Parts: sequence; C-alpha cells; structure tokens
Amino acid sequence: MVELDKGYEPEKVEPRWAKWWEEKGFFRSEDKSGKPAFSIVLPPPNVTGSLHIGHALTATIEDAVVRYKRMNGFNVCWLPGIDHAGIATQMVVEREIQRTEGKSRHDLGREEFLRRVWAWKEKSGGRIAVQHRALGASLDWDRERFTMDERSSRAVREAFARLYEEGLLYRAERLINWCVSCRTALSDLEVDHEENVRTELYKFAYPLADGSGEIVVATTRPETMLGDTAVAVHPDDERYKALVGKSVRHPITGREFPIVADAELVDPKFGTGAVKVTPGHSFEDFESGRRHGLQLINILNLDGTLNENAGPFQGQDRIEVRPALKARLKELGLERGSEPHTMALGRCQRCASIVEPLLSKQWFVKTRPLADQVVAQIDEMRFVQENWRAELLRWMEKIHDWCVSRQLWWGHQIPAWYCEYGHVTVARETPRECAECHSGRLKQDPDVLDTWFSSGLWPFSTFGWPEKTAALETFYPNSLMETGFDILFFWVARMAMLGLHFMGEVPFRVVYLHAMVRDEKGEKMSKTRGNVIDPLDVTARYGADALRFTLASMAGQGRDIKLSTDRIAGYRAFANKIWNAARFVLMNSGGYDPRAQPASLYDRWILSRFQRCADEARTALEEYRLGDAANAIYRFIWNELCDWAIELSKPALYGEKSPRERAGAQASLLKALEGALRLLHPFMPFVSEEVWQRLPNRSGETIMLAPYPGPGPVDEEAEREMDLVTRAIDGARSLRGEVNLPPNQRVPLFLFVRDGRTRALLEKHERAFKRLANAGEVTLRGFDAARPRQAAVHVEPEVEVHLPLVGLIDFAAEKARVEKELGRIAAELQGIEKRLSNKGFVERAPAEVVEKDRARAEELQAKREKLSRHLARISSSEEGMDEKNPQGPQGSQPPSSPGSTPNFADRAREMVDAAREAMGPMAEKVAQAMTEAGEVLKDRAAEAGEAMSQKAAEVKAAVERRMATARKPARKAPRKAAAKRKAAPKKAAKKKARKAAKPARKAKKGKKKSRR
RNA sequence: GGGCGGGUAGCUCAGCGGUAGAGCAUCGGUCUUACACACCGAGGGUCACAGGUUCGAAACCUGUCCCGCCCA
Repeated sequence: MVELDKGYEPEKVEPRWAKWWEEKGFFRSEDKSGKPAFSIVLPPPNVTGSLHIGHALTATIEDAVVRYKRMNGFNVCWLPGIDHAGIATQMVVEREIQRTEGKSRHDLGREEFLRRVWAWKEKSGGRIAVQHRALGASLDWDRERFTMDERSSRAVREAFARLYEEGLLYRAERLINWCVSCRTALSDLEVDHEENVRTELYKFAYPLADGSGEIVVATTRPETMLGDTAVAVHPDDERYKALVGKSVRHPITGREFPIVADAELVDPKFGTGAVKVTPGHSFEDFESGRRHGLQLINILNLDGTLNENAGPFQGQDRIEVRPALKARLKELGLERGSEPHTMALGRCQRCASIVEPLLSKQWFVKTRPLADQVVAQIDEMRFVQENWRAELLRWMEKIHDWCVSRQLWWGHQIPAWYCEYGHVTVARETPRECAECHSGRLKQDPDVLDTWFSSGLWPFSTFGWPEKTAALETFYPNSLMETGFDILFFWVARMAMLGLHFMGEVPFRVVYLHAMVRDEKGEKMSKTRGNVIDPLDVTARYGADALRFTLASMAGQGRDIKLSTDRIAGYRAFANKIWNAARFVLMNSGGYDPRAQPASLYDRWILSRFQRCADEARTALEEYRLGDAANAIYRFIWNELCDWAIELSKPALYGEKSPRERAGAQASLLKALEGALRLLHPFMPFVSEEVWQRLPNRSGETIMLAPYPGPGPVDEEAEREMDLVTRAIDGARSLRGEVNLPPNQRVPLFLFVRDGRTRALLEKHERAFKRLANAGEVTLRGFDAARPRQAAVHVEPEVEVHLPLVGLIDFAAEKARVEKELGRIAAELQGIEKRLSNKGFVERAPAEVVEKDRARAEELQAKREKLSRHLARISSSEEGMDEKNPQGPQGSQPPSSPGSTPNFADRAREMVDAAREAMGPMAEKVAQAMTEAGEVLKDRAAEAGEAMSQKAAEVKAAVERRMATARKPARKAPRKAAAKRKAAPKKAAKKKARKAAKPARKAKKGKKKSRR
C-alpha cells in the first residue's frame, strides 16, 4: 500500500517532472510521422524582457491544447522562439550602457553595440526558457528559434527580395510617423493614440496678400504654421466663397500661398470653418496638398527641433516653440483668441514621445494586393471567436502601405545596396556590383527592417523556408495560432498576408485570440505601475498547476482577465484536494483487484459521472472552450468524486460490507481517479503526473502520452437512483444544518416513502444516511403511516425526511423555517398557476414546456400540503413544549450544545424516549419488508434483522455516551461555547428582524443543484 | 466622429427565449481516522435604465446612461 505525505507540495514535485519529461524527449515532434500533425508556433516573447502573466496565459492555453492533442495521438510540434524586438531591445541595451558606462551607442559604434546586444540576448533569452519550463510548457526545445538567427535572416532576405522583384516592395519619400526620441520611422500600428487630451483650439488671422482683409484659421498646433502652404475652406461655405482663389501672406516667412476649397478636409462647423494646411506635417493636409498641388515644406529636423525653414525659430524644439510663436503672432496683432478643446494625440508605443508626421524616404510594402488575398481566403481560417474575423477584415479593407524600414541598428539590415549613382540593388546575398551600372562601390542600406516583418514569416521561416523541408511540409499550415488580441493587426494580419503570399496557403487553420490579463483592480499590468506579476513568483507560492488552472478557467473571457491571488489560492487547494483524495484511495486499495466489477450503486454512478465529465471536457476542448473543460473537471473531482463517491465508498473500503463490494469500490474509485487525472492533465500537468505515477491501474510510462478519455456509455439508471439518494441525504443534512445540530451529534431519522420501489432503494442506502447525514436510527415507513409529532421535515416528491426534534431544537425556529419554505412555494406556485391559467401560454407554448409546468405545479402543491400538515403538527406540539419549558422557544435556547446546558438531564431523558420510539418502527419495518416484497426480500429481511441488531447496539451506545457526557458536562471547551451562546440569540433576532422587514418576494430554489 | 466589447449576488464571472447560477467573500456549526489548502449548512439579486416584440425577456429589437478597447 502506498503512503503519501499529508499535504501536496508543488515546489518539490514540479521541477522534477519538468526535467524528466524533457529528458525523456516527450516534447519532441517528428518531421515525418505516421501520426496526424498538430503544430503551433509560440508567439515569440521579446528577448528584452522576462515573461509576465500574459505570456503565462499564452503558455497555459497552448500547452493545454498541445497536451490534449498529444494524448490524442498527434505528432505535436509546439515550437518555441524568441523575438529580437528591434526598438525595445535597442532601447533597453542603450539605456543600460548609458547607465553603466555613460556611453551612447554612437560612442561604441555599430559593430560593438551589436556585439553587446547579442551578449545581452544570451543572458535574457535564457530566463524566458527557465520560466516556460517552470510553467510546464511542453515545448519542442530542439526546434527553438530566434528571429535573428541565420535561418530567419535567410528567410527575411528571401522575402524582401521576392517582394521587391514582384513590385510589392518599394522605396519612396512619403509622410511617415517619426519618433523624434527613438529617431526612427514607425508604422501606423506603432503609434498609440492618447485620447481626450485637453488642449486649446487657437485662432489667428492670415492677412490677405492683396491687403483686402484677413482670414481667421483655428488650429491645435499653431507652431506648424511655419510650414503652411495653404488655407482651406469648405466650397459650400458662403462666408468664404469670395475668398477662394485669393492668396494670403505668411506673416513670418513672407511666403504667399492660396486659399483653396476642399470639401474633404474642411468641416465648416469646426472652429472658424477655415483651416491652415501643412502638407509636410499632417496626413490629412498631405492628401489635401496632393489634391491641390500645394508646396510641401518640412520644418523639422530628425530630433524634433525646427530647421532652417522655420526662419527665426530655427533650432527650437517643436513643442517648446509654441509660446514664443504665439507671442510673436500676438505682437503682430494676428491673435484671434482660443477655446478649450480635447483631441487625440499620437505617441510612440515604445517611448511615449509625441509622434511627428514627417516627410522621409523609406521602404514600404504594398499591402493592398496582399490584403486582398487574405480577404479572399479568410474562410480558410476558423476564428474561435467569430468577431475577430470581422475585425481583421475591416482592417484589411482599409489597409495602408506598410512602412518597414527602421532607423535602428538592431534588426535585420535591409538587403538593399546603393551605388554612387543612387541605383538600388536588392539581393539575397551581398552583391559584388550594382545591378544597374555594375559599379563595385556599393553601400548597404544602413536601416533595418521592422521586427514584425520577420515575425510575419514565423509560421514558415521556423520550419526552414525558403527551403522545402519535410518539417515545412508537415507543419504548414500551422494548426493553431493562439495569441493576445492586441497583436491581431501587428502579427496575425501580417502572418496571414505573408503566409498566403509566399506559401499559397493561409498560415494557420484556427485563430484563437485571448484576453489581456490585468491586475485585480482591472489595471493593465505595466512596469511603471509596478503591478507586473512574474509567473515564477506565483508558481513558487502556489504551484504552476494552480496558476495554470486559474488562467485556463478564465481563458474564455473576452477582453479582460482580472487575476486575483485568491483565485489562484483556491486552485492550489484543488491540487491539494486531489492529492488527498488519491492519498485516501491508495491507502485503502490494499489487495486491489484490477478485474473487480462495479458492485454498488456508487460504483456505477461515479463511473457514469466520470464518463459524462469526459464527454464534456472533450467537447469543450475540441471547441477551445478551455474554461468550460476545466470547470467540468473541477466539479467532477471535487463535488462528485470527493464529496460523494469517496464518502459513500468508505463503509465498503473499511470492510463493513462484502469483499465483493470492497473490491468493487476500490476498482471504481481507482478507475475514476485515474481517468480524472488524464482529463486534468492538460491543465494541471504536474499534480496529475505525480499522482498518476503512483496508481496501480495506470498504464504507460507517463500520463503525458496516456490516451485522453474517450466516449463511452453512461448509466442513466444509476444516475437516477443516485439522484434520489443525494436529494434525500441533502434534505436530511439541510434539516440538521437549519436546526443547528452539531455535525457530530447523531439523531434518528425517519424516511416516509411514496412506494415500494423508493423504499427498496433507500433501504439499501441506510449506511449512507448514517455516514453523510450522521443519522442514528433510520426508519422507513410508507406515506400512509403516521408522522412523528415533533420533527423537522424536508419534502421531496418520493420521500419525506423527518428529523425528530424532541429535546433537540427550537420549535419556533422550525416553524419559521417551514413558513418561509411555504412562502417560497406559494410564490413559485403563484407564478406557475398564473402562467397555466393564461390561455395564450397553454395554447402557444410548446407542449413540453406546459407539461413541465403542470408537473412542477403538482409537485409544489403536494409539497405545500405536506408542509402545511407538518406545520399544524408542530404548532400543536409547540404549545406542549411551552408548558414544559418555561423559557420557551422565544428564549431561543440554542440546541447546539445540550451537553452543557443546565437542564440536560431532561433532554437526555427525552433522547432516550426518542430512541425507544425509533426502535419500535424497526420491528414493524422488518415485518413490512417481508410481506411487501415476498421472496425477493428474504435476503434483505435477514440483512435488515442484522442491521436492526446493529442499530440497537448503536442506539444503546449513543445513549450511554450521552448519559456519560451528561455526568461531566464541562468536558468540552465550555468557554467558547458559552460565548457563542451569548452572541447567538442577538444575531438570530437581527436576522429575523431583517427577514420580517423584507418578506420573500420571489420563490427561491432551496437546494444547490451543482451536486447532481 | 466610426466600430467593437461590457454593465447579472459584496467581488470575479457563467447563463444569452421557458423555475436567476458558480467560485471567492460573508454568516452559523464542526479538527466526523484523505484533506482546516478541509467538512456540513445558511443568507444574499427591480439581471444599468426606458420603451417594444412575445403566451413568456436577464437573454431578441430600439433608445438612453455609464465603463473599456480599437480605428480616424
């Protein structure tokens, strides 16, 4: 027999398995295989950083899917990688060198700087791998790639050259987004828009060139007037119609430029209805400039200071110059006031500097043809959430050309060379001479490519493209692309375009975009906020399994995942629960016989429930509903296997039943447990492996490669029967709880059953009532038998559960409880009856709905009748009680600790009476059973006799214990009990008052449903 | 300004035409020989608001108000 430690300690277990799995090569995939392929490329984390919880979510989801697929016999390739992250990395390393050596990258020179970045990458990239291993990610490490490694470079050069040759890549002078701080061009996507920036709408006048007046323009950026080359008005605007075609004179530079009519640019209702046009520094104005053939003036240097075109303001920063410029306009008498205004401001994604539109010569990908292909083939991809398909399509439809050159050092240097005559040579390998003029004096473009350019090739460059490798053949298209929705455009869109273009097929079959992980307040995690969680810290505290399960259970959420440590702690408890369940099952599996068949209802039931759970988990996983799968498994293990099956199997396991039943219980529990672990494995790989390895009924070397539980039959009959048993036990427990019986106090229980079938069934489960509802004597009678006068009652359609209360409880409380229950029933019944009396409902609603309501109404009526009778019974008893006990129910004598109450002797006597009362019906029961069931029941009668003598002994023992306790009442923690007793009546009174003030408005379901 | 999410128990969320649910938190009771990282019980909701469709709406439609994100 196996003995396990008392508590589960993930920190001791997890590293061992992580290492073993990897050493065993379980994560490896085959380039060629008879098995079906399943491939995911991990979104490569930035080499700059370490993993945060968002990455942990990615790893969790992908690992769960991948493990599931592996267990289903797929040749799974989950390919790890690291992204060189151009701007981010360059910035980090630059800052580091500045900090430690006080040098800039220019001080070091390009070559030396790049050497440093590589060194940095070696250090930082390692941490990411450590973190992934700690999470249990089953990545195929042999295939690990880096976006700057040699193979990636080759793919990048090939892609660049081909696009160039095909005319899909060009170099041109265009208005681009320029970050003055990073000093590089950015793509549209790398500009973040800060919303609702409070600023002013500033007005000033341009004097007409002919001196006949002025035109007042409104602007949020007065300083750009230094680059203005027109004033625009709406063609239909009567105010300005006469001015169109005239010229204004620039008050500072003296240039003259026209007033133009532009319906697209100008909103006549905004500002003064006249706008200044700066084609060199505004995308909208640039377009307008093109429409009207306007001059284009650049007033900015690359560092954001004004250049020679700014005249007297040259050399000042573009933001700092504003007050000076306004002062000058005021001096000139041209200022015309201002008003408050809010607007959006473009900022650099990396450094938050205000981004400037700037005229610059850059490389662009012509995206329109690529996007059109994606639109045409969008149906080749399945989106786990359909709404993202539409989102992607919208973006594709209004796509702009993609600026791919960056003025950085760290990245793929653009494979374009220029000769002294300015000819361009694009080549896969460094060329000897200019393709056009054969000049040997070539200089490579110093710029590098946007990081996303290489990332966009990832689904195929990682498998060897442009070579036609076996791996590429096997794993392209990738089976799944799973990543955060925030990089839908950055990455998914680019992979779709480039994948389709170069491979002729969409890069992945399924697109699954997950939510952003935020802290418990819903704030985005960021280094500046200091709320970033390192997965390693979490795994150290709670275990990787707990973190993974938490993330998986929340993976279905659309946009935000608010992560709280409470939740993680809850799932650590789950791991511990599993551990202990296994501990128990193993401790009691001595002499386990693998051939043993299910012997009891519980055996059949738990195996059937397992099957249902397996079906649910499988279906959910196939549809990528990880949260649903995880929750189903959680509920099965905790609420069904632990709470019911294990508890109910105890008598059999302890040898209180037949050997056949013991063997059956052992086999069934082991089977359910082993299967549950396999279901759980994709979510909690460590604890599932750890426990599984100790099971006698496992088969295989590792749970990782054991088959995921498949379809199988369910046992409807067992489930129906168990449903009755659990409802009756729940009823009894609920009564005990409601009347505040301490869990360890045994009390007799009466079950009044509707028919012989119910009786026969419940009879078999007497022990269950004893164990799970801590019943002493269990007495079964027919519906027609007389009810005990003093009892608390729970009503189910087939059975009434009576808990005799003599000497135990507060009758007023029971009365209140029943009245409340009746209130609920009345409210629900009223609703249903109203519906049923509605002609429209009966005629138009589906028959089964009406039928359901009718049945429910009948059930409620029966229940109401029973409870009313019960109420009448206790009401009459209550008076008697009042006489006997002068403190009465209003005194709220707490029944919880009769052993220490002064009048215990009375109570003990009542207990004895109650026990005697219970004994009588036992004899009756035996007789009844025999007559009712004839020969089938011969055996049972013998059993019942046996049970009876056992019960008699039990009752006797209970009474004796009771009496013994009575003699020394102060044995147990009297102080605590006394304190509680003191507080209790007040609380109870408060509760009652609250309820009286707010009568039950709605019918409420009394019982939890989750158990069934 | 355009688009997309979301507003359900104290918190985090599920439900998306047929009796309002879970986990956590709260309250009451228990160390009942797997587990106090546990067990048993209970309380708690005008499903943002207003109209409409329907026999029936938390769910579908329209509008309003909040919150968040994306794109101009």
